[in-house]
Amino acid sequence: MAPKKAEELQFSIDPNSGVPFYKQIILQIEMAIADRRLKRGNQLPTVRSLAVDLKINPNTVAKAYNQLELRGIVSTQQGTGTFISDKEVEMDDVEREKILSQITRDFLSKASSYGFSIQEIIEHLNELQDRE
Amino acid sequence: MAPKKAEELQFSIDPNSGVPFYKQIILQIEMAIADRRLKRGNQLPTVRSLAVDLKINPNTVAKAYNQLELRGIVSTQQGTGTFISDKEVEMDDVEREKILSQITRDFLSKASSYGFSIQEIIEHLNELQDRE
DNA sequence: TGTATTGTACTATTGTTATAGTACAAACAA
DNA sequence: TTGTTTGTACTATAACAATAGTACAATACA
Repeated sequence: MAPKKAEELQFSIDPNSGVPFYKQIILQIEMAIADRRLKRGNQLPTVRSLAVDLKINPNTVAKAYNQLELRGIVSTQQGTGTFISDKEVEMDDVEREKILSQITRDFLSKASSYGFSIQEIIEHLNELQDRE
Repeated sequence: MAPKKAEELQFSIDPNSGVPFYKQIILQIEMAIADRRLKRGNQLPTVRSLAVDLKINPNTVAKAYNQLELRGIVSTQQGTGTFISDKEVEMDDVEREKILSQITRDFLSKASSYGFSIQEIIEHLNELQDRE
């Protein structure tokens, strides 16, 4: 267990992006897990405190947390808080490769609709990784 | 005049991004103009054909075109079509980078929910590129 | 035991987005 | 001329997103 607070995380909301607030929150939590800023057992901000922080409605934060819980990414205990759970994804290597190819193809075609080349994307990803 | 068709352009819609369809279309057109894939006089797809292509409602495409016309970026002649006008579309590197970041984050969070690491994704992309 | 904190569950309201469907108007071509 | 293609305009509907407000339930702590 690592019931550490995750207060060092800085959430932010862009009201002009067109992306729903609750999805922006989900995205930021997913990204934080992906690059290890959030680990198993870490506690997320309370719905009320994050709502105050982002100047949005507590219901909106709760909606984000609920969706993450449905997907098994966090677990919540009423009266205690919401915590990162340890979701294990089980897949055989063939299936994994297939899925990676599929979502990568989708991503590349989307990126090219905006005029981004695969070189540009690789550079961008490398930069992201070097920033650790 | 350059009344060329702009059929080589591949538009795409991501229904899961949270970004409204009409805004996705607007952004893709703006970026195509900014990096000269679309030039003055080029004809955009008709509202009906693009709607069929993207499997969305013609009204949604029309909404995107209308907003672009309000901003002077395209001009429409009823019975003829919608064309790129000669208004400058500014897209500095910062803005472009921001957009690349957003769609990349989208992709990474999806990938990480399947258990893929950034490292793995970069390797996969490198393989794809070497295969050219 | 209280008391504060946490998540949950409603209702109601507002604005945006996307859809279906219909009809009309302007340009063009045969 | 007639018919096709183009964009436009409108109504109505449904779903979603975010808000305010209120109340309740479970936990932790002093």
